Amino acid sequence: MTTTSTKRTTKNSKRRFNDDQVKSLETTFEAESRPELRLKQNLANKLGLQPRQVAIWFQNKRARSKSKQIEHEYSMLKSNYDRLELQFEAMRKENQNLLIKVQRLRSMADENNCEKNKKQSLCMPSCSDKNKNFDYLELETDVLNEDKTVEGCTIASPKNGSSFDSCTFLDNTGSSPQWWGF
DNA sequence: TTGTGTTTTATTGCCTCC
DNA sequence: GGAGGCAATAAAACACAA
Repeated sequence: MTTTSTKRTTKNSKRRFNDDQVKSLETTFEAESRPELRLKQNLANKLGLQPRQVAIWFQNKRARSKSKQIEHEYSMLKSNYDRLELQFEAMRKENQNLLIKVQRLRSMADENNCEKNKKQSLCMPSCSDKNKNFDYLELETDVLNEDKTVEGCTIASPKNGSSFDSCTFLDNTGSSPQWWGF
């Protein structure tokens, strides 16, 4: 085994650990990421390194490991977010289509009612007639037009504008910085 | 070969724990 | 107060395209 770190050829020279050293350090790290002093000293003796070097290697390794873990967690969260975003968009479109259907049915019913009233010499329906015939439609559209609050996020209905999401978490318009864009 | 980006080793300064 | 950990950073070593 070639020891690269114990002899310094020039001032502040830095040598990478050889494959055997790294392999041994990696193996130990897998078993114990924060080894106690005695283990680090034994490892240093075995590998021909200074205990300080071994300690620093574990410190750096923990930092690298943590950063990789964060990267992994980020990609998981991102894919979950993307999936939810697609689901949300599909539901939003479905909701829009249903609202359009409700509007059409309502218009048809209005026309139908008008025809009936024409036969009775009254083009405009009376309030009582209207209530009698369309209560169910109004109830349905009221339900659809209500603003929804889901986990603190207001889902605005079309009557209040075209935006369905007032929550910045779901804002993907590009006008606000993406939370993952670091 | 060289410029540039990435990885690895090492240092520094601060914080926490005993 | 000393030991050890962590974050930030420096700097050497390495990889690689042009």
